[in-house]
Amino acid sequence: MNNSLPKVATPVGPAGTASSRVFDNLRKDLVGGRFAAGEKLAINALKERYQVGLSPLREALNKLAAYGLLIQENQRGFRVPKLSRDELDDIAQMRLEMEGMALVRAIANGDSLWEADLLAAAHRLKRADITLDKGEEWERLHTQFHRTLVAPCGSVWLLRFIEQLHDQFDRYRRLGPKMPTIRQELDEQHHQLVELALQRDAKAARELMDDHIHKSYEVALKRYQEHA
Amino acid sequence: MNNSLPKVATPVGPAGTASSRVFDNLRKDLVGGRFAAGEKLAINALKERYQVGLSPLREALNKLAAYGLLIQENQRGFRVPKLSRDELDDIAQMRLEMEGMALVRAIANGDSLWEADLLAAAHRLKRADITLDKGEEWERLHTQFHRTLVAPCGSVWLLRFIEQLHDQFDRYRRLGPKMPTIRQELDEQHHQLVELALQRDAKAARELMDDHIHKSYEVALKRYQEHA
DNA sequence: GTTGGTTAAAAAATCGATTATCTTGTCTAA
DNA sequence: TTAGACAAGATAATCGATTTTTTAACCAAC
Repeated sequence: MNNSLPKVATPVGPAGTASSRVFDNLRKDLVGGRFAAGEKLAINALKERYQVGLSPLREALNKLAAYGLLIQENQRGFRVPKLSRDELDDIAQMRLEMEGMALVRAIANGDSLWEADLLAAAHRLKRADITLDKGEEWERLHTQFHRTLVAPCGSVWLLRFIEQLHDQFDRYRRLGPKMPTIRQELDEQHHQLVELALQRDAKAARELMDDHIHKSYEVALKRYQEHA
Repeated sequence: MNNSLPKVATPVGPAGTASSRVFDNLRKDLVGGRFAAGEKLAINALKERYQVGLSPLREALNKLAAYGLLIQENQRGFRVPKLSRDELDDIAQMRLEMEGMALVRAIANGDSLWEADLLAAAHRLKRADITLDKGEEWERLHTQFHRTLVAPCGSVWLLRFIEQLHDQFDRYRRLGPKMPTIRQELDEQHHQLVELALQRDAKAARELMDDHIHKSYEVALKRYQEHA
């Protein structure tokens, strides 16, 4: 019937442009703490590291600066933003407000497809937990879980801001090594959040979300303080 | 004493790099509706228009895309985001939540310097009102007034989000010609907001802010609907 | 020992040209 | 008539080299 199937657009394999590729990689590396806070980025070194030319690299850096993962200073390049207790507090506070709001709305709007996605996301996350594969893959699934949780909140802008705050928050959370005890507690909460969401108990869910963010904040704060 | 004063750094006259200059100009033009919604930007035309080379132009476009004033599609350039009723509703709703929150916090934190700034900003805005100079200058002062109002809210990220939402909102608000009647009412509210802020009446101020945003929303909506 | 000025090296920003990709119009074959 | 193939032109993305600005090092003068 079809020995060749040329209709398909493109498998979107290597993912678009050099600029978007280096943007994704740099973003991961910045959130994951692969660069020191306050560090000035040496553009030539980055060119090597990500194997791209100057133009796409600079375009990616500009985007990251607008996104808030880099500081751009006219005529003196790009640097990684410093970390500070005040900013961590700010970010955590904003997460409380915005994710709480988003969760309540998501519970009001989410359909049964959402319920299925949520269960799936939680399951995948638990799987990665058990496998003790707590590296990049766990991070990806964790992000995806929280994204799914608030996805049907109905506000594109709210989701956008939440994503941005997550990236910022994770710069602190991922400073140190894993903390198994508290980590397990947090993992528990993911499942409880799913349950409350399925029961459409917005009030309880929001309270749990507050607690979840607060516990995460304490982890992040401890790591920040121990960060030397 | 000083026939020449070479010590001063730079008067910051032409404002930094070509990239930052074109970013500022493009941002103004996008918020001011100088480009049609949905329009695909012809990069070569922009090069002419802003008198810059390709590299700084592309860097500015990339920043604006990350900021949300442009849509970037891999391999097919940049386009102006479409306008939609749903998005306008979203933006207005988010402004309600976030500026309300910010105002309450600003009233709790603001010091007497803030009070002075606020009075000054309101005065300058009224001046521009009276002069009937309701062009770019009025827009600038209006933005500045709202910025001042929430400035001491204590959250860098909240301020950042609010600014972004204002830019988005203004794309709708500035679609049509001025509407003197409602405009006067809105101008009134600016002064009432200052009064309530000085009295530290957070509750009343927030309610007024809600009303202010809601009235602005109705203006923006009408213009969007009449926009043909 | 600090201040001020000069210059060499480094880095950032920009330009001009090249390469890759998409778009459009035309043509052919079913 | 229409779907697909193809070619030509337009546009986007990228590269390599140049220009501009900052940074660092050095020296002189107070």
